[in-house]
Amino acid sequence: MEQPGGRRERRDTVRNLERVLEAASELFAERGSGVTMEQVARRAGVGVGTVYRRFPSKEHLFIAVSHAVCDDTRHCLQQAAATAPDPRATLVALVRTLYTRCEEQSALLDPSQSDAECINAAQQRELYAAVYQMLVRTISEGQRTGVFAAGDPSIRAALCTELLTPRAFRHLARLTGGGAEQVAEHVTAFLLHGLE
Amino acid sequence: MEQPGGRRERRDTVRNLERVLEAASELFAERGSGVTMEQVARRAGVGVGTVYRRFPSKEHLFIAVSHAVCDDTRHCLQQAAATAPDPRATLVALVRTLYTRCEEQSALLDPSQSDAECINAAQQRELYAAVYQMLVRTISEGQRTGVFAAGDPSIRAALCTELLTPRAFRHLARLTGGGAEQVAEHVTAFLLHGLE
DNA sequence: CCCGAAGTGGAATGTTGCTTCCGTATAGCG
DNA sequence: CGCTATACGGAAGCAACATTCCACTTCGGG
Repeated sequence: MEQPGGRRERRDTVRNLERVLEAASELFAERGSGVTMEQVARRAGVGVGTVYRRFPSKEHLFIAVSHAVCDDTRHCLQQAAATAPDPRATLVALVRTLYTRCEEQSALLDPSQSDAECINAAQQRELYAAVYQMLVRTISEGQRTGVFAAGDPSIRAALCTELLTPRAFRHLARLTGGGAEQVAEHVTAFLLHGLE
Repeated sequence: MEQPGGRRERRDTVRNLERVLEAASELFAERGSGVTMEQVARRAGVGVGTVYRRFPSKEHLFIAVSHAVCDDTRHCLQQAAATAPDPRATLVALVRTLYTRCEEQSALLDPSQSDAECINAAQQRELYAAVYQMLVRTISEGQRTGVFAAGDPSIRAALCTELLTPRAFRHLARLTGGGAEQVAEHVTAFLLHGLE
C-alpha cells in the first residue's frame, strides 16, 4: 500500500488492524454487540485510540465484522445450494450449512440479539433475505418436479426460515445434546415431512 | 389497607401506583426493556421518585410487569388447551391464543429482546417451558390416538415452539398482511401437515 | 544513526440513564 | 382549620461507556 505522502505502510499498523479485527470477531461472535471498545482493545493488545483510528465508531467496527461474517455465510450457502442435485438435497444442504455456521458465529448471525433498530440489522436482513429467497426457489422447484406438496411457497419458506436461526439451533442442540449435524437431521426430517 | 402508623392508605398513592403499572405495561410491551425510568414516569404523569418508592429498581418494575403478563398468558393457554376436545384442536387453540397475545404484548413475550442474562428471562423461560410441555403432552396424546405420526415428541414440540414466538408472528403477519387469526391458520396447517 | 511522519496508549471528556435525596405539597385525622 | 405523617417531583449524584486528544513512541527512508 502506497501512502499519500509516498511512504510505505507501517508493519505494526497492519498487524494491529488484523489483531483488532480478530479480537472483535471473537468477542462479537460470542457476546454480541454488548462488548465494550475497551474489551476489544484489550483483547487485541492495543489501546482504544488505535481501534478508533481505523473505525470511527463502535458501530463501524461492528458493521465491518458483521458484514464479513454474513457475506461469507451467504457465499457458503449459495455454493452449497448450487452443488446440490435436487430440491430435497438443496434443502438439506442449506439447513446443514447454516447450522454449522450458527455453531460458531452465534451472536453475529442472531437477529434476536441486535437491539431493534440496530447496528448489523442491515447485514442480517440481507443474509436472511437471501436464505428466504433460496428457500422460495427451492420449494417452488420442488413443487414443479412433484417432490413437494402444493401450498404458497413464500409462506412455507418463511416458516422454514424461522427454524434456521441461531436461537432455534441453540435450543435444539441443548435438547438433543447433539451438534449441527444431528440437529440439521431432525429439522430437515421435520421440514420434509411437512413439505412432501 | 391499614398502615403501620394506624392511618388509612392515601388515595393518590393508590392511583399513582396504578398509573405507573399501566404506563410501564404499555411502554415495555411496545418497546421492551429499553425504555427509561423517566419515560415511564412521564407517561404515568408522576416524578421518577414516585416510581422508585414502589419499585426499588428498574429491574423490579420490569419483572413485576413481565410476571403479570406471562402469568396471564399462561392461564389463557391452559384454559384454551383444557377446553379443546382433541389433540388437533388443542394445537390449533394454542397457536391461535399465543399469536393473539403476541399481537399486543410483543416485546414482553419476546425472548429475543431480553439481553442475554437479563431481567424477565425467568418469566419467559417459565412461559415457554409451559408452552413446550403442553405441546409435548398434546403431541404424545395425538400419537397415542393415532392422529399424529410417530417421532420423538419432545423434539417435535421444540420445533413447534420455535414457531410460536412474537418474532415469527411478526414476520408472518407482515408477509401475509393478516392478523393473528390468519397467521395461526397458516402455521397450524404447516404444523399439522408435518405431524399428521 | 538521525529525522520526520505516522501511529500509539490511555487519561480526560461528554453523554446517557439509573438511583438517591430532600425541600415542598397533600391526604387523613381530630 | 391546623397538624403530622406520608408521598411527591425532579434536581443532583453516580456509574458505565463511547469518543476525543495529545504527549510519547516507532517505523521507514536517507
